[in-house]
Amino acid sequence: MVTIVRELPLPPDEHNLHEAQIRWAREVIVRPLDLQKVRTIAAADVAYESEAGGDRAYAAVVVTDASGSQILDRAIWTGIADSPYTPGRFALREAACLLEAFRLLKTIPDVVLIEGHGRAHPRRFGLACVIGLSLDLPTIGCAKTPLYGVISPLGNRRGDQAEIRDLSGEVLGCALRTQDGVRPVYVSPGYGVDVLSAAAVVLGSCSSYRIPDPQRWAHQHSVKARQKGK
DNA sequence: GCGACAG
DNA sequence: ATCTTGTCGC
Repeated sequence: MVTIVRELPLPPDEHNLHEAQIRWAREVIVRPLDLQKVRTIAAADVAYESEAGGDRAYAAVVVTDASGSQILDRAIWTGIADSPYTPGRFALREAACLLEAFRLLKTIPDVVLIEGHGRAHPRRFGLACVIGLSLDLPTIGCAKTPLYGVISPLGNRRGDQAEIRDLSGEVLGCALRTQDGVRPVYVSPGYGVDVLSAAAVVLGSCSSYRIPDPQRWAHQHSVKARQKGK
């Protein structure tokens, strides 16, 4: 059992927002997603380059088929990330860049995979929630390391899941083994999905790597964009 | 003072 | 995230 509970400190003016977000999250974020109707999956990632007055950001979004194997659409946006990265405030740095990239897309995906957490966040409101609310699309947070919560014991076979709960026992997401004997990823609803749907989408788009194929595509595109920009 | 800290 | 080569293994 892994327990990671970090109540990240907040400036006074953010506390009211905190309560509102938690209340809203319980009512709106979590709902099942009709997997039969998922025909396309989007994923987004940003690569950075140090620069004075903010980092240059290369935001990439790809849209794939339901299996994650075929790229159907893509978009690259280059600009400046003015906020530094701070744990718990990842969205402050990355959300604006990602949304610009989504704006360039010619396709509207059925569901979106986001690098980072959704509800499994100290304020139940990670980057995946911000993106989902902004786009009004179902979003899933899929992170490579845990940030917040109590994680149940996890089996070591592909498809095994372990709930991530907060201290009151509420389920926020799950650790998901995407390949036999490989470190899990940490899945949590961003907006308009529940934990089970989210895990199903993630597992279904992992061909033979730990990370879902769409997220791998997005990462590769953002890095290549940075190479060209140099 | 020291460690922890999505990407 | 980013800085970075080769190398051990399936």
